[in-house]
Amino acid sequence: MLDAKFIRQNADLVKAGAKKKRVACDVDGFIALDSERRELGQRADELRSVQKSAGKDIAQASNEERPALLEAQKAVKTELKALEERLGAVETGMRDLQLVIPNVPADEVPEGADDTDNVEVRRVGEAPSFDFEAVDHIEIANRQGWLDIEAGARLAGSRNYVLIGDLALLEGAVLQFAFDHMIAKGFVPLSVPMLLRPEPLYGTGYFPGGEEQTYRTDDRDDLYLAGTSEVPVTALHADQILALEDLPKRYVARTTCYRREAGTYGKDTKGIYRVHQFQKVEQVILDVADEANSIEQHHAILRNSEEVMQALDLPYRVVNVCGGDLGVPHVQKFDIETWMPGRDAFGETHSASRFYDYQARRLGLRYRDAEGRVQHCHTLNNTVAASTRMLIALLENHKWGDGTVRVPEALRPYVGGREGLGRPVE
RNA sequence: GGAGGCGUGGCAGAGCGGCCGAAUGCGCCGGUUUUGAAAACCGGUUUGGGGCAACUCAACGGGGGUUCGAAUCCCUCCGCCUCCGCCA
Repeated sequence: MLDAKFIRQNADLVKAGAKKKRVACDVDGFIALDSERRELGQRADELRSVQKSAGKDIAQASNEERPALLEAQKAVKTELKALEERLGAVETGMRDLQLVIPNVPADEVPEGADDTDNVEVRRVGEAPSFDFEAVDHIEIANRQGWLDIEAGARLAGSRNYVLIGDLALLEGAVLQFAFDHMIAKGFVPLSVPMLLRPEPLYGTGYFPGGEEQTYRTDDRDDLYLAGTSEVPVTALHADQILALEDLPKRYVARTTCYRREAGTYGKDTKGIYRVHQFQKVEQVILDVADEANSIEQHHAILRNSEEVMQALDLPYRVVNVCGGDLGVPHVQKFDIETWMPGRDAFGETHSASRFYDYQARRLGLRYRDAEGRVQHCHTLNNTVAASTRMLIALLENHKWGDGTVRVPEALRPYVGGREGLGRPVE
């Protein structure tokens, strides 16, 4: 969330940012509550001060004077209690409004309502041309007996799948390659829980708002299945004050991800493009509160993932995500969209996000700067590889006419040195 | 799942319902001393809100209650530890 003082002093900027993001929120209402809060707070402070010193007098008073003092204290107590009740209500109201006031998008974020307004930054690699029948990942996988979507549905409902044989192998290969790539860059590998308490989801900005997209256990546990390891990893140091020399924290996590995909009926129903469960390698950076540094880190995490795509010979483009397609906590986001011949289009495979201190403030994630002041960290994250969409891209871009699939050189060590997967068909 | 114990500042560890935002030790920062370092000695060292400031208020796992007054008493939730049971 944004700092209350910042909102107060930059109301127009905050409103313009919300408008650019197409987010409805009540900035004026928040500011009104904030000023009421300060007024009530000051009065309450005074009353408590009176109560405190009067209490000390009572302790030392003689038996004759004590009843009168007690009587006066009761009046203070009554007034204070009423005041605190109002203050509590005001603070709750503020909190509710503050949680949905979005972060201010960067000037470089394009205007626009949805993903069709995202702006292409660059294209890398050539879309392959085939001199044989163009088939999509479903067809390729089915010919090799690699994919069973019906079995996925029987086991777990729609948007589930079973990978079999070489495709299951390829999934492991691409994830391990991505993991190793980040570890070689000095990122610390993590294995983290994905069944989470609500706090990390609020802290990273998924809640409020994302509840419908998130699986929840029943009220015996009140835990949530996160859609990305960004949530537990960014929240790893919540409520801590890190030492300056511990920053930046650079983490890479490999986890399963769970998404309800509510409200997407009929969208991307074929194949494994939009599914409830997949595997993902994610990079997360926690660093000092310095905008220029954050921008630099943003480019670095984008570059890390582009290196993976280039090593896998996959054609992609980078888009600058427009205001209307940005999330509440984001300052700016670059997506990598990978060419998917079966869709005859680019499909989103990566999201590189920069938040400044928006998540850190919600999380209580802080550090002590060189002057000894406590500051909120800046946070960033990017996908390194998400299993299902990478598999689509690998199958569809690297297919051969005989039904087999080429393994890019970088992945060969992970599949026992093989250059191709599957056996020739027809 | 059953029984019991415990949650205090970076760590360890005191704390009678008012004199406790909190003893003491360690650590850390600054100073004295020293050629330099160590040791010793002196001083400083939680976080958050409000205020230009002096300053003030809040917080002793979270929430609620009792009381004129709660770190201290009661309830509840969360977490940790020990023992028993069950299980990957």
